[in-house]
Amino acid sequence: MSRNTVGKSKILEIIQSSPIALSHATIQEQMKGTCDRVTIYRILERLVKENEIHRIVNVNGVVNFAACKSCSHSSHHHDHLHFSCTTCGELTCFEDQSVDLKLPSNFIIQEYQLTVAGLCGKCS
Amino acid sequence: MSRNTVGKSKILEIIQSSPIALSHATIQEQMKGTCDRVTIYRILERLVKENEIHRIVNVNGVVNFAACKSCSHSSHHHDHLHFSCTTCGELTCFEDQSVDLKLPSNFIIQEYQLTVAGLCGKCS
DNA sequence: GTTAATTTCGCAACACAGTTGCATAAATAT
DNA sequence: ATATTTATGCAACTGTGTTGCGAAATTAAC
Repeated sequence: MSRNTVGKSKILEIIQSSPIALSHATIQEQMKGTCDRVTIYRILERLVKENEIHRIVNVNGVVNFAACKSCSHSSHHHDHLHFSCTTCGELTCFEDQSVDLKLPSNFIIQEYQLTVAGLCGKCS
Repeated sequence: MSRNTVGKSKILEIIQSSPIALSHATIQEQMKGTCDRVTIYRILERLVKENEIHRIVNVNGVVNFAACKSCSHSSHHHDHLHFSCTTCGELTCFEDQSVDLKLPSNFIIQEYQLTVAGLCGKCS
């Protein structure tokens, strides 16, 4: 079983108290040297596996993490939309926006990555 | 103005004759040492700017390139869906699948990145 | 409570995608 | 034919993410 360490709790708290998705680099900054770079990667990996957070690939290719709000631990649906601001870089989740897709029946969907980039409310 | 060089023509041809989107690494392979790594990056950049191809960030964070089929040189709409196969790695464009999004009015959309990952028709 | 088994951590080193600077080469304009 | 502009190749670098391994910390067993 996965253990609850100081680093893990702190990282989860940082992500949960953030209104936007955070990158590894940003989290590392907020950890202020408490944790090793690699440890942060591994903790994030664990938190994803335990369904505490979900990973979103930003339009710049960098992975961001956000807390799973509307997901219970059993049912996960990360098919919602993300908005990435090209000015301030903030990645926002629109958990109410789910998209219905009509793919050929032999295509099996495992993971969603629905992101739109542009200017967010603050920057427009 | 941008020039039409041997490398540029060859790369455009590789992308246009491919049914799936290609990464820099794959294109470099197909160029068989004709072109420097960096030159390929720069040619791809030029082709994107000239609206010959468009870039899609795959779920693994790697940028892929596909020819602009249904886009004229004046009107671009890259709001269509992409499917990334987790087994064979192929990135397919669904140019007929456009998604309607309902964002707050103060959000200005500049770029789309709508990708779904899973098993493609061949791998399912 | 002490010891053994697991898990996590930190460090070093690595892999890979992508970028920048600069001198040279090639293509276009004069 | 020469000057100007653009493109290329090479080297070096940045940033994100990964792997291996010994040490430290945590949990389980005795």
